[in-house]
Amino acid sequence: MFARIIAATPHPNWLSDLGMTSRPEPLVSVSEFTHKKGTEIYGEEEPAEYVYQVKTGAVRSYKLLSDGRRQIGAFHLAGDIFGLENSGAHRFTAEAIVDTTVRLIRRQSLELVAASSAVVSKNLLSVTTRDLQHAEDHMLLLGRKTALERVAAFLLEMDKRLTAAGVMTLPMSRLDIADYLGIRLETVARALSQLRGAGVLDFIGNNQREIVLRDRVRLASFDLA
Amino acid sequence: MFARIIAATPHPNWLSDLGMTSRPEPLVSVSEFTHKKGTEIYGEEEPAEYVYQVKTGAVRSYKLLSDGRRQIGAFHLAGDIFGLENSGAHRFTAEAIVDTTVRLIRRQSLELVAASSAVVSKNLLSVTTRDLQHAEDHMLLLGRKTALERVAAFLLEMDKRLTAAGVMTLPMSRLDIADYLGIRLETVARALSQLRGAGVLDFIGNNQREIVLRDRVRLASFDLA
DNA sequence: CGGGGGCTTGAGGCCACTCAACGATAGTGG
DNA sequence: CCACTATCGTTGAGTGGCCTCAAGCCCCCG
Repeated sequence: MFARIIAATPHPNWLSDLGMTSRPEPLVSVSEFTHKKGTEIYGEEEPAEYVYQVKTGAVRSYKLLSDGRRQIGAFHLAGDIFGLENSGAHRFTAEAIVDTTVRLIRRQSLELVAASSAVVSKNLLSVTTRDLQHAEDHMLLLGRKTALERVAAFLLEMDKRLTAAGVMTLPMSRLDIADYLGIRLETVARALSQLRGAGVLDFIGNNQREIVLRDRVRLASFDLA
Repeated sequence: MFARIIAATPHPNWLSDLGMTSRPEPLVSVSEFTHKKGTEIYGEEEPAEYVYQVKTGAVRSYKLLSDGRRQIGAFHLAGDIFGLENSGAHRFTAEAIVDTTVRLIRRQSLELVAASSAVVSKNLLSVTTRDLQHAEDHMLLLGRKTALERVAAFLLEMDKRLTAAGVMTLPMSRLDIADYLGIRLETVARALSQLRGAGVLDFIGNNQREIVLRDRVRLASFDLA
């Protein structure tokens, strides 16, 4: 599965994200791997051998119903850690949305370090808590918000995470957004058109995935606290 | 707030749930408190001073939108631990659904023990992971399932958790169920009627909260894997 | 016995879904 | 370089599942 290991040099960022800042950790080796657009990184129910961090690119984590309905639980962007499982198996399928390079580390070696380092185990809890918090907020969105509110919330979330130079470049398709927000892709398109018509945002150039937010305050008023 | 501390004797179950089985733990003291039906245990955004476990009764955890829409994230039944926050503040409001007795422990003292005990900190992670898993499954339900599927899934979940002698006694109202499933209470009632008409379940006596499942297999076929 | 809360059921309306057509863009191969 | 094709996004028209509003029942409780 991990046929080509692009690089096997330990990466400081990875370690610092888990709280192992100063000392060199001989037990932990970090590798890198690049997944092509649209390919699976791991599948739901698969044994969780690795923990991942996005170096470049974007990843979607989702669950499927037996008839094909899909719910995306999270998008993972540069810097995000994903695939961290306490039980032994992955609970989502993870796919590269675009060509994506990930850092990876054996779950086993991470647990080994965590067992002896209070700092590391505390950071594992911290990462899990962040995921939990996001899931809890998303339950509120999925259970109680209107389509327009969902799209507005999505734009604000992405704005915080990937806006550079005033422009937000979405890596994911309308279908991905729809399956994240629990609505249909046509509904996403209609909501975006409505927000564009209201002067809240604009598309840049000929690519519909480049968005500039003209009025974040008014956009926020379409969502609710 | 905790005016009457009913009992201050450490309870073995609480400790064992967090992995402190054998040794006496002088740092941790467990108290009990009883909340009357409908009263708040803690509010969203409040500093998290205690961690709780349901001894008897039932609790709902929910978030509100500013216009009053409510999303219940979880029901906590006998034995369940809730209110465990890694950050310092509660992310839900918790209310007693019926008269409820909880065991409680200071968050601070728990963290103190966790810092020195790998077993305890591992169990904190384990509890958090269980919550995360539930939230992830619930996102799929809220984002992608039909009303009938949601109610079927709810009945199967509750069946696992509180069926005694073939009868399931729901502590929560139709409105609570609706706000848990992201639908309206009328829709819950209609789905239950439909399932009753299909012979999958029956109400017992004159109380509509006592339900007996006549055909779990067929009920499961209304939900989806 | 009157009042209120919880539940069910009916009738009508609306928001999001379904189905469909169309335009634009990127990638492919002749 | 230019069809050719596939993919993605937008928009329109009509449908339907769930929501809204309302009435009525049952049971508990004062």
